[in-house]
Amino acid sequence: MSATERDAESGTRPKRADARRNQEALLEAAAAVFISSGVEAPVREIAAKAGVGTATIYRHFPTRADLIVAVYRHQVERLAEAAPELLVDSATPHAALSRWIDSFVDFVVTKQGLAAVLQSDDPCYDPLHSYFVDRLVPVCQQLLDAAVDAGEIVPGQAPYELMRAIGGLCAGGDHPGYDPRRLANLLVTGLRRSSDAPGTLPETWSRP
Amino acid sequence: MSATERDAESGTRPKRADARRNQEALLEAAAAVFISSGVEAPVREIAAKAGVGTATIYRHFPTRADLIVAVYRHQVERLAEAAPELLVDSATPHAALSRWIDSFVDFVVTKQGLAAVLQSDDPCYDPLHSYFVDRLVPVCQQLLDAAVDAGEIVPGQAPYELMRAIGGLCAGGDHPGYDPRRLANLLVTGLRRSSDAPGTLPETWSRP
DNA sequence: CACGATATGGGACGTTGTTCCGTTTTGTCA
DNA sequence: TGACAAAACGGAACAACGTCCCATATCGTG
Repeated sequence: MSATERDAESGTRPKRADARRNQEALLEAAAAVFISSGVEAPVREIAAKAGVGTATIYRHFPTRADLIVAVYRHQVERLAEAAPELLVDSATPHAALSRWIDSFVDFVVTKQGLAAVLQSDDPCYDPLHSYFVDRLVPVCQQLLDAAVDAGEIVPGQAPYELMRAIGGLCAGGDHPGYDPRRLANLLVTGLRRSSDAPGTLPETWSRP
Repeated sequence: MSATERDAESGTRPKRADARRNQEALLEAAAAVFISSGVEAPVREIAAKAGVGTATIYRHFPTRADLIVAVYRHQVERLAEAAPELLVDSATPHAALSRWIDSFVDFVVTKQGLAAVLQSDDPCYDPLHSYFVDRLVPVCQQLLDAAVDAGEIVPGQAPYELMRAIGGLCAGGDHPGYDPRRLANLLVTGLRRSSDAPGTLPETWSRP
C-alpha cells in the first residue's frame, strides 16, 4: 500500500519509522525516569534520557498527562480487568471491593508523585483525569453496586468521590507509620451498613 | 533604655521600626493573596501587594512555610484550644472527635492550596509541618484517647497518621459532589469499635 | 536519486524561586 | 542637631523549568 494513500484503518498517513522509534524511546525513558525522579520529573531529563530534543516530547505527547497515561496504560487496564474476577473470587462483594481498593492503592503508591498529580486540577493533567475516570470509575461503581445489592454497605456512595479520596490518602507519602492501605480500608469500613452508618449519626453530624 | 544595650526580654536588639512595618504589611498582603491566589502564589505577587522588594520577604520569612505559619497561627491556635471545650460540650468523646475533625477540615479546605502544601515533602515546608505537628497532633491524640477510653473506637490509631490522611482528603479539591467533611467522618466512622472493626476482617485484609 | 512532506533539536522566551550587592533608612551618641 | 554605623531595603541577576519556534535533517515515494 502506498503511503500517499490514506491508511485504511485510521484514515491517516502511517507514522514515519523514526517517529515510531522516538516514541518508543520516549516511553522507555519516561518509565525509567518516572521511577527514579517521579512523574513530575523535568521534561529535559526525560528527553535527554531518550536522546531526543525537548520539542520531540511535546510532539508525541502534547501534555505530560498523555505521557503518563501512555506509560501506565497497561497497569490501569489490568486494574480495570481485575474487578470482575475479584467479584467472582471473593467471599463477598465487600471483600472484592476492599481487595480492589488495595490494588488501586498499591498501584498509585508505587508511582512516585502520581497521587499528587491525580489531585492537581492543573488543566495540563486533564487527559490523565479523563482516562482514570473513564477506565476506573465504572469499575468501582460496579463493585459498589454489588456491595450495596448484598446489603453490605450503605447506598449512594459516588465512586468518583471515593477514588478521589483514596488518591488523596495515597498522596500522604511513604512516611514511616503512614499506611495508605489501612487508611483506605478504614474508609471502606466506614461505608459498611452497621449500627452507626453515616446518615444515622445526627449528633455527630451537627456542626460545631 | 538605650538600644546599644541588649533587649532585656529577648537578649537581642529590638527590631527597627521600618522592619516591623514591613513585616506587618507582608502579613496583611500575604493573607489577601493567599485567599485570591492560594498559598503557593508567586513571591513577587505578595511582595508587590505589600509594596516591598522580593528580598524583604525572605528576610522576614526565610521560607514560605514561615509566612504561612505566621498568617494562620491564630486560627490554628483556636483549633487547638477548641478540643478540650468540645470534649466537655459533646455527648461523647467520639462526637467531640468528629466535630473537631469537621473544624479541621473546614480550616484546611478554605485555604486554597494549603492541603496540597501539607502533603508536600519539600524541605521548604518543614517549618509548617513542624508547627502543625507540634500544635495539633497532641490535641488529636487527646481526643482519640478519650474516645478509646470510652470504648467507642479501636485503640492504636496514630493521630499523625489520621491527620495526614484527612489532609489528603482535603486536597481533593472542591469539585461538585466531593465532600471532604463527609469523607473525613467516614474515616472516623471506620475507626468505631463495631461488629466489623478493622483487625477483625481477616478475609477482607488478605492480599489479592 | 531527487524532492516534498515529516520530524527533529536546540535555542529563545516567559515565569518562578532565590541570592547578591549597592543604596537608603534608622537609631544613637556626641 | 548632625554625623555615623548598623540594619534594612529594593531591584537586578542567576538558575531551573515549561513551552514554543524555526532552520535543518531525515524519511518515504516516484
